Amino acid sequence: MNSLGEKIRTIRESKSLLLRQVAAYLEIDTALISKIERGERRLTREQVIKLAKFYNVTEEELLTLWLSDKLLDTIENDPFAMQGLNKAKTILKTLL
Amino acid sequence: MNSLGEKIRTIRESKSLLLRQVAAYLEIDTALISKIERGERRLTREQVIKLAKFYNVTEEELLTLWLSDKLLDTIENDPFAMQGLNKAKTILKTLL
DNA sequence: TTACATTTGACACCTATTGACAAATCAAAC
DNA sequence: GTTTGATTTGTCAATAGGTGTCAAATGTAA
Repeated sequence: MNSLGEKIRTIRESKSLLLRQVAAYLEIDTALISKIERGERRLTREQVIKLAKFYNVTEEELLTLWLSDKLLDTIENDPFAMQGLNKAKTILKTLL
Repeated sequence: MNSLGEKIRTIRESKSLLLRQVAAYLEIDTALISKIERGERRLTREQVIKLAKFYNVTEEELLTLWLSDKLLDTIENDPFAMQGLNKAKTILKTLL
């Protein structure tokens, strides 16, 4: 699952920015942002926040996708993925 | 968050089993199962399955708690935790 | 071709996880 | 109150995973 990668590629292309330019802004290698957009690697939380500024979208929009990707990575193809998600949600509610 | 640890401690105590006995069954050090029950460490997926057999409960019951703990670890105290969970759930539904 | 953008693969470095082991603490029985 | 066994704590080793670089390969358009 790579919702964030697809999203940031779409945004970058809509702004006609090069990987090189985004990489420079994030101060990472161009190869890395390429891998990130294709889902081979993940951004750090701080990089997501930086990108939100750069692309002028809300942190919430990108961080929500970033978290969702991480969660889906965690439960991969587990047959009890949905039960685990529901249980986590129930517990999280009690913590808020 | 340590739902599984609390659950397996409760089950173990209800059966009057010693940490030593559970550790022997799982073929790990007693200190490790102690830490696991108190949430300092995590079981591997295979160990959860073994424990379900040993304790005669369903794999689903323990694996759901195990996944939930992992998910809650992943999102920690993120302000967008709930949004991320909801997005992950939405995406997971489309995959089933 | 040439020039530039992107992708791929290999590797280094750092952090997190899983485990063992030894020592410390706790709890009951004696 | 000492002894015995259970549990916990702290430290270290081995391994796995994540983040990054670099060089080479591939794609693309003039």
